[in-house]
Amino acid sequence: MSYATDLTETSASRAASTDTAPSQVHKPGQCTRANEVISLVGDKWSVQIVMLLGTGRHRFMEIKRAIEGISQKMLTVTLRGLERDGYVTRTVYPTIPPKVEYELTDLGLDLLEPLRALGSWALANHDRVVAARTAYDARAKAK
Amino acid sequence: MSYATDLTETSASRAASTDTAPSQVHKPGQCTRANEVISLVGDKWSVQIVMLLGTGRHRFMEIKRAIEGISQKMLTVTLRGLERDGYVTRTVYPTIPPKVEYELTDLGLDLLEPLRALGSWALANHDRVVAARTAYDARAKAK
DNA sequence: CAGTATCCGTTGCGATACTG
DNA sequence: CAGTATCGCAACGGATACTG
Repeated sequence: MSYATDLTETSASRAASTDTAPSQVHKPGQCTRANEVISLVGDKWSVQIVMLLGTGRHRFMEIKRAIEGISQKMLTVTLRGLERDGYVTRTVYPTIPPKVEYELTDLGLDLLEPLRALGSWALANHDRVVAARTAYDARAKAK
Repeated sequence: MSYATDLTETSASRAASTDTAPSQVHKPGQCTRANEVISLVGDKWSVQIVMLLGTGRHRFMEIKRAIEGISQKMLTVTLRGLERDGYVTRTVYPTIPPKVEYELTDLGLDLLEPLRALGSWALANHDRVVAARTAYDARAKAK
């Protein structure tokens, strides 16, 4: 499938249209490509870690302590994934005990912007979602 | 944990800071709240469906055909979730055969904006990610 | 400290069959 | 057409133990 995600497509241009006709531009394959990147957001921990690293360079254990609830295993796995995708760099200091620092790359810093936009939106609209959920569940319960 | 996602925090304000000190504002609980909403993005299909509905009202089978690879079950489940969270409305026309239409609510339309930003970013930076992955795998293979 | 390795329950999700 | 119900596998991800 493909939904219009062209850089030219503004949300304002659509906001007004209430017609039923799906007269948008559709280019197959765009979604697939977009999802390859977005799926990272789908990850339970990736977003949180990128956001945290947005505050600067951090050590492994620092991150673990900061991200409440993450297991050592998942932190390692997630960081590897982020490194592989080019979002973070991993710097090892061969000391005893070892010291490893993680930091966002330029790509990671770039990603931070749309991520922050989403985070802000989430925070701002959290209550509306919760309210919707409560209302829905109440209707469902009343059957 | 909590990373600074304050509406006041701009990406520019951080972009310049290269210091190691994590001297950001941290308010516990914000992440939890934000994640409650962002986890929707983590879903494999939700984003695609919201984006598609951004092009207008659609019937069940229309969506199924548009979202390549989705099963009937997952479409139903995902749409229910989106409805519960207040992103889409479900309108049933009690005809034979039945006709059900899905459409974004105001909340859903609002969400579209940060989602489109992310989608645009993903499309624009897809190649950088793929390049990073290839390079990483090459280094790993060379061991 | 920063991992790696193993076990193992839970969940996600597709395939299939059936219904109003 | 638009679902619901059931099965079954594969993955996700937590707990624990071990290592340089």
